[in-house]
This record gives sequence, C-alpha cells and structure tokens, in this order.
Amino acid sequence: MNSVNLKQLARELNLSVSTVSRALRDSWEISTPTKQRVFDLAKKMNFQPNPYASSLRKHRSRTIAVVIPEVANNFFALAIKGIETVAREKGYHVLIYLTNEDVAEEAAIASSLQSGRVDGVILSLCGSSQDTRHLLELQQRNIPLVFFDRVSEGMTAPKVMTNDQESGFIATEHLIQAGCRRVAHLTISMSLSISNKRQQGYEDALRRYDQGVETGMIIHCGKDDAENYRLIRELFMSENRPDGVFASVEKLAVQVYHVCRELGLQIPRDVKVISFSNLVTASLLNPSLTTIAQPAYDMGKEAATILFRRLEKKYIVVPEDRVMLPARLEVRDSTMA
Amino acid sequence: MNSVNLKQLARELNLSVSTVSRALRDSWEISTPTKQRVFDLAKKMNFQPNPYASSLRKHRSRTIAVVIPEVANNFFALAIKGIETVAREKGYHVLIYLTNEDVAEEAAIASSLQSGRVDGVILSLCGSSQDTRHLLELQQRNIPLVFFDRVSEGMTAPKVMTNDQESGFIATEHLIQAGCRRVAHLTISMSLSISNKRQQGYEDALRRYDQGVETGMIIHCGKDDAENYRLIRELFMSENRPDGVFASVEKLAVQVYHVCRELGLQIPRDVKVISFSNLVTASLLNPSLTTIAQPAYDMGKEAATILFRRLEKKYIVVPEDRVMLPARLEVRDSTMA
DNA sequence: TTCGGCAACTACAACGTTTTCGTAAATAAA
DNA sequence: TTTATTTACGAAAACGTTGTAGTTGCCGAA
Repeated sequence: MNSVNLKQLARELNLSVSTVSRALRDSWEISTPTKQRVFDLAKKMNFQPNPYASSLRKHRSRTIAVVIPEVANNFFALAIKGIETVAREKGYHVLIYLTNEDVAEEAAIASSLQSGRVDGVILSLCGSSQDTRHLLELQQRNIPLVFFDRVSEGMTAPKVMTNDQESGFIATEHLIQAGCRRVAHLTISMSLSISNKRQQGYEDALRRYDQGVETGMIIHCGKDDAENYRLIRELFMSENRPDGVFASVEKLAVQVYHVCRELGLQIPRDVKVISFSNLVTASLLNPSLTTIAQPAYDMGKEAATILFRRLEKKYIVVPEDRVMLPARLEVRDSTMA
Repeated sequence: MNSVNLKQLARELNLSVSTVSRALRDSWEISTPTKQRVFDLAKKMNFQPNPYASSLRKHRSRTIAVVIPEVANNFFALAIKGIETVAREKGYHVLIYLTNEDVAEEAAIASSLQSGRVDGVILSLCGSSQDTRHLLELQQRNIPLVFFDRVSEGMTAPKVMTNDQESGFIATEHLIQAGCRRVAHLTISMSLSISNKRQQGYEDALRRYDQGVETGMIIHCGKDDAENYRLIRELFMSENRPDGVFASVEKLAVQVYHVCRELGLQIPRDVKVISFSNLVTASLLNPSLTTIAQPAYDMGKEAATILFRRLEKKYIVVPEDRVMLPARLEVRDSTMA
C-alpha cells in the first residue's frame, strides 16, 4: 500500500496539507521557494497522489471505458491501440470491456459504468444489440458516449465510421467487373447499421449493373463459427452456387477459404472473394485476399480525440459530430479475372 | 453525474447511512425486513455505489492493470480476452497499458501504477527491458505482479509461460527432419528470457543433430519492421543462404514470406519456415505456415487466476509459482519435405 | 495612525463509503 | 428481580484530496 500522503509531506515540511496540495498543483498562491521545497520532498519520498481520493473529491476519474465485441480481431486491436495512445497522451486511463457479441453482457457493462467509474465511454455495438436503453441511461447520467464503427443510428452521439455503403458498392462492383455474375453477400447481425449499409451498397451495385438481388444470395451469419461454416458450405453446395462472395467481416472470409478448400473450389477461378478486413496477412493468403481495409488505428484515435474534446470543454457542447474515415480497396489475387 | 447515494437512500427510508450500507452488503446485523426495504429502494432508485469512495475507504480498487508490448497481435489479444473473462467473473475491472516495446514507457506506466490505482498487475515485458527496477518498486509497494509469456528471470513473482526451450528444440528438430541443413533463427531482443530459451532450444537441436551453430545464422531483429525486413533480406541474399528458418515471433515469419516473395524463393522448396505464432490465418497462408502455437487464451486466464488468488487470500503467501502451459506444434505446408 | 490591499499561508468542510464503537431494547440466564 | 447476552440499529471517525473561506503579517497610502 502506498502510504506517503499529503499529511506526511505537510508534517515533514511544517506546512499545512492545503499548502502542499496547492504547491504540487503549482498554484500561484504559493511562493516559489515553498513550492521548490515541496517538489523536492515529494520527489524524494516518491509521493504519488491517491487517485481515488482525488476522483472522489473532483467527481472526475480521468478514466474512460472502451467497450468492444471482441479483441482478437485486428480491427479492434488497432482501434484500442489508437485509443490508448491518445489517452495516455492526455493523462487518461483506459478500462477495457469485451461484450463477446452478447447484448446482455453489453447491458451489464453499461449498467456498471453508471457508477461514475469512468468519465466517458467509447463503444462499438455488439451484433445482437437492437435495444439501446442501457446506453441511453449512460447518457442520462451525463457520461459522454462516442461510437466507432458499429454505431447506433438511433442515438444522438458522436460517431466515427467508415463509408460502409460506398465501400459495399465498390466491393461488389469490383467483383462484377472481375466477371462475377452471381455475387453472394455474407453479413452479420442485421441489427447493425454497418451491416445494413454494406448490404445496401451491395444491392445498389447489383442493380446498377442490372443483376437482380436474390435473397438466397444473402447469408446472415452469427457469432457461432461452426454454424457460419455450415451456412457457407450450404451456399457453395447449392444448385446455383455463387461465383463471387463479398464478406462483411474478416472472419467470414476466413471461413470461405476453409469451405472452398474442403469443397475443392479454387479461388479466384471458381469463386472470387473480397472482404472487409484488417488482416496483416491478407497479402500472404493462398490466394492473397482482396480487402476493404478500414483505418482502424485512426478511427480509434479519432474516437478518443472526440471524447476528450467533450470531456475537457465544458461550455461548447456539440450535440453530435460524425467523422467518416474512408476504407481502402486493396486488390489482390482472390478477385483476379 | 450519479447523484443517488447512501445518504439519500437513508433519508428516504428513515434509516442511518450505516444501516443502509450494511444492508446492501447483506450484513447479519440487519434484520431481514429492513434489508428487503433497502434492497427494494436501491433497485427502484437504481443506486450504484460510488466505486472511488469505496476504494478510498477500503484501500482496494477491484481493478487490475494489464501491461503488454502491443495488442495488434493475436497472442496478446487472446491473452487479454482470457484475463478479461476471469476478471469480470470475479468482479474486477481491467486497465490496459501498451508499452509499444519501449522500456521507458514501461517504466513510466509502472511508476504511475504505484499510486495504488490498481490492486495488482499482469505484465509481459517489452523487448528492451533489461532493468526491472520499476517493477521491483511496484512489489515494494505491495502490489502483486504476475508475469506472462515474457517473464523476468531475475524477479520473484508468479510466472505463466510456455515451454520455450523445448519448443525451440522441437521447431528446429522439425526443420532438420524435414531435410534442412542450414537452419537460421530469427529472434527478438536478447534481453528477453523467452528469446534466450527459444534460441537455446534451437542450439540444442543443432548440436543434437551434429549441425554447428553459426552466429551468422542467428539474426537479431528489433521493433522496426523495415529494418527487420532488411536484415532478413540480407540473410537470404548471402552466399550461404539458409534452407530453413525458425522465427521466434509471428511478425518475423510474415517478413520472411514477404522477402521470399520479393526474391523469388519458394517456400518450402527453397526454404522451409516455422514460427511461434497464433495467427488464425496460418493455415490459409501461401503456403500454409507451420507454427508453434501458444495457448494464449489459457495463459491469460491462468495469469489472472493466479493474481486473484493472491489478491483474495491474505494469509497464505506463496512466494512464487510458475505455470508452464505447453505450446503445440502444428505442421503445415511451409515445412514440407 | 489607520486602513486597504496583497502575498502567503492555514483551517475546515466536503466527496461517499466503510467501520469502529456505542446504545437501546428485547430476551435469556441467574 | 437483577444481570448478561443478543439483536438491530445509529453516531461519528476515518480514507486522502481539493476548494472555500478565512487568517496573518506586511507594505503603502490617506
């Protein structure tokens, strides 16, 4: 336990606790020589102010929460890195919570954050969130909330996102231009706006190139990998199997590769594949995977920057800001004509 | 700001603050009907106890810190997931800090943790740590420290690790048995015990199979990817280029693939590759990568379990426990004979 | 000489819990 | 009936910091 506190410093220096406290915050009310004495002793005794006493008194914890569906995913890992970088720069601490794509866990976490443990929250919705009451309660407690990537359309809060619809269009168009005539779309939870937008882009592209939208070509995947594998396998074994696949998230692309391997289908000859993904190994896959890569690190930094702007400015309250960071198409072998 | 507190509950119920506090902790000193009244009102008013007041009073924060070199790496990401799972189960909160492989940042983080912000620390050393004074200071403040993967040999603290030396031996032996006659080893920071052990295993295997240990075949890489690429490229362009490579960490294996691609070397025909790695895409690489996979998730869980055991038991103080979780060899195409 | 003003400090309450030490009433033991 | 003991609660003091509201001594101005 850290036992050196203001009282001890004060006694040692023959000063009052308040003077020591003020000296350490470099207040103008304290004379330079006194400040120096205080600084010196504090350093010598390795004084570390108790953050909890301070938080209790100031009603601010200099701590934020990052709530994400999973971490073993390059996108979220990079986002965390971006957030942590900005946070440490600003002297903030970062609590991490994983929802495991489970709305009940997300709600429990949000509820526990109502205690005032954190000054603000950066969140990416889990796939099964349809109801955002637990997040509204956070806002009602005046705890700022910033969304990134998987944002809530319904809520008024800053959002850091990518151009999902446009990217969905570009991905699908890319497949069509590579010669695909039956493009399938693998998506996750339809309660997520990113999924809807990516699918919207997919449908826009199909219509634009006079290809019909077939519901059978849109596969709704979930959080169970084995089940996803089964669904994809079924798709590829069907009468009219697709000759192109647009995967909404990277883990689905991985499953596509596995299924193709099992069924002896060759990418890109038999089926072309493109996916939203931040895999570092995309270019080393067999075949290398064409991706739509999101600027994950920058999205994390941006979300954190917006949050800290809110936390630090008291007067100007911007009700909502949206930042759109563009994703990049990286063409590789999996979509070769 | 969360404004419903014990005082308000007490006033509403015509009870004292202490009674309400005790009732909420289900103390035997409080009668069942009173407890019920308190519970009901607390729920109705959505009372959330202020964690900072509680931490201040109890000298326990129910918060731990996880300090790791990086997060955009499947090993560490999975370890975090393991830690977070156990922590939430136990009602603890997880602060995350990234050292970015920089010992100065690691020291700054450790120093800031002396404030008593956390009850315990789970840490994996950064590549440049040779000096562990900052960690000793943590222990002197009675903040338990548990190492995982990149442990400190010199310090007395629980350690969760893999059988690195044995795994290094197995990896090298596997290359030799696949026909390699010149096996190179790519390693990171020699101040890390895991690197030393993996290298030791490598050397053991070479000697065991009557192959000399050539210093030129051991490449010391760092945290600069471009520089690592250059070093590996140089290795492969040398007079006596290796016909087998054992990479100590996954990012080096990725660089090997890139270099081979640039130089037109075919894996496994010209050079066979094996690496410590937790890449989910290892089996989908071109060619699929033979790996030594560590049980990252379980290591995280184990480290957290040990830490919480320390935090909760006051009387029995085990000075040191080591847990060794075995890595698994996963043979794939990159080491085909 | 007195008063205002200033520089440099101190005293004390507050933040919301937890815990120690009481205490009143009710029950049991003597 | 008196004395212990138990039950169920309350008052108040922590925990370590910060903010408000003084206080003291000193200087210059009237």
